[in-house]
Amino acid sequence: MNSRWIFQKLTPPFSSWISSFRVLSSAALFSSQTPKYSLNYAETSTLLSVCRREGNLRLGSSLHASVIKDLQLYNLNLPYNFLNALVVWNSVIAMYWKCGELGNALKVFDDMTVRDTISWNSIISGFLANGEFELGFGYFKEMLGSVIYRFDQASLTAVLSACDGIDYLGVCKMLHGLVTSAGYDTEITVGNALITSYFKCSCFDSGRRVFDEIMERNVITWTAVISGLVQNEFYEEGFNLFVKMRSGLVSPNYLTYLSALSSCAGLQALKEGCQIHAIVWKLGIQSDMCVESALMDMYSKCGSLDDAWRIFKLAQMTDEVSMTVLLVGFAQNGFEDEAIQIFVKMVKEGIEIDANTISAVLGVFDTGTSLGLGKQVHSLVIKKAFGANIYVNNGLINMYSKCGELEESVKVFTKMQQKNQVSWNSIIAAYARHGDGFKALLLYEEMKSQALKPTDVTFLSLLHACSHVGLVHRGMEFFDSMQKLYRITPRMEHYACVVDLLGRAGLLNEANSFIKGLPMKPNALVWQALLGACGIHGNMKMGKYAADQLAIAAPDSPVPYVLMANIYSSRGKWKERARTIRQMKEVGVAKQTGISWIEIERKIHSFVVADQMHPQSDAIYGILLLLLRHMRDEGYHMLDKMFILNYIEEAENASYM
DNA sequence: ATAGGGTTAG
Repeated sequence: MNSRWIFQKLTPPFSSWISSFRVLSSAALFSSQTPKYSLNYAETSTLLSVCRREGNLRLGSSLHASVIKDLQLYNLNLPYNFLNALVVWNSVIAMYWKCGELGNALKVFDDMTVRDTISWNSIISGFLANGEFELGFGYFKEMLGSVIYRFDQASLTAVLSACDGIDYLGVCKMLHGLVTSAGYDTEITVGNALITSYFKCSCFDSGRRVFDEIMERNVITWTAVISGLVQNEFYEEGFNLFVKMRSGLVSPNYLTYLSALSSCAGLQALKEGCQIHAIVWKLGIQSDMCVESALMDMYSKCGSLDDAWRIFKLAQMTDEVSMTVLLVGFAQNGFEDEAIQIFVKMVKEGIEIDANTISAVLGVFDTGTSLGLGKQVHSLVIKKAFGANIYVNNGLINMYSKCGELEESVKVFTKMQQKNQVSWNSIIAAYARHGDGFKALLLYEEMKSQALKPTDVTFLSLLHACSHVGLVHRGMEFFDSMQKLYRITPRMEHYACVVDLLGRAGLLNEANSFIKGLPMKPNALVWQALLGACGIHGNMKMGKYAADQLAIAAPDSPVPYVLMANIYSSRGKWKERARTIRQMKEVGVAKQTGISWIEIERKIHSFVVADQMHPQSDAIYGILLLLLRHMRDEGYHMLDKMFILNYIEEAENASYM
């Protein structure tokens, strides 16, 4: 084979065709057998770059073969051809590494008698882009030590963009020093790469500082810093810079708008999000798939699920990303079943299921979601080899823990090679949720010994754990160290946890004065915690107070009435109970019917109170009564004694017995 | 040199 056959249908001069090759697919050039024309250097390297872009190894390697052959024919090793030959060899190297053929790329590089900076940059990028970091950085070092070859801005951006993750922070800093000492700090591409790398290495301050001190900013500089901030959850800072950018001379581009939409999603800034929607509409890019997903995400995170749904319905194309956005949108807006349905639909329709989709659907699982389905998702994880993905594993820990399989959670956690704070938070919460508060605290100690800093969520789990094993003192110590040692400002959720901690332990007065001392107005969560504690300890007086406060803080909630009614009935105050129920109906707050269910052989059986709909209803009630009699006979009187005795009495008089 | 979606408590 040689390259000439490719051009049978084309007319010379080829040079004029070169620009059209850039848009032509190489496959379109793949037809003839009759060799007519010979390719010059420029044509060869252009075609090679088309192959590189398309990953067309087949055509690329035959071009390589023809180059070798032409070298013999035309004696390209002659000195005056050297630069041209160099360009061709560099193109061959680049073509090979883009096709993943590092071995071939390296062989060409090694065989070259003369190389230039581009050859070195190409082989370095090749290794780095294919995950061979040691080799890539190794060749870069060799280049640094060379007296013949000089690195340039492209070498620097190549190694900088490989600095991805905290492990590379040291390298990144070293390169920053090199940039300055070699005088490349005025080079805009280098500055942009530095910003991006610092953000990828979680060194946000340095990234921001490079941005602040950079001489010249183009749209990429702005977008790099905005997206860096947004991807690391500094939504407000990112959005503010976007606003600042719009009042300056550099116009945002399509990628800037994507990041700006992400910031609105993170800030739940619906109004600002709508404004950006208007801008992208005006620019005519509102139907771009990425823009659509970003818009959907913004709307659903701002609570406007309807708008997200409308965009999805009207979209010409949807893919796994937009469906995942919708899935999370459903889940976070209270439509868990619909979220699961989207996942099922994706699997059935053969839509690509990636690690993001898996972790998203795992997040939908809650107490009562079918464990069987969870196991199916787990088997998909194994089948798709997502076992090393930290988000997926964290999702599995939570799924199993919420579905009641603590041991499975522990198994996933133990097997994880890489653990982050979320992994530890999840396993601590899993033990707390299953009542093993001591083990949860033990794991916290272990987490600290791994040099992982606890987060605000860690403390929620710890307080929860302490609360359930009655470790009031320990819990208060955590609450203290959270603020003093870790500089975490407590959120309302933390306050509610402390109230729960004190209240459950019977320290209702302490809980109440804790609430009085709060630096902000307590919300419904806090009052509900106090009311719940009053329920446990049967304190009607403070319970009434908490219930009244809760009814003010959450006027649409049935909870104050229901919990208060329960307190009354546990104390045998039937009249007060009836009055509370009547009051609830008068206020018009709907109490959601409690449903319990059980999954037996892939079928879910659900029950509401006094349900007689099940085909085996009689038999079920028979067993229930049997159990209750056992409880009564064994003197079980810890909880809701009156309910049980009442129920047995009623049942024994009822017609179906 | 910039690129849409994912996990934690209640």
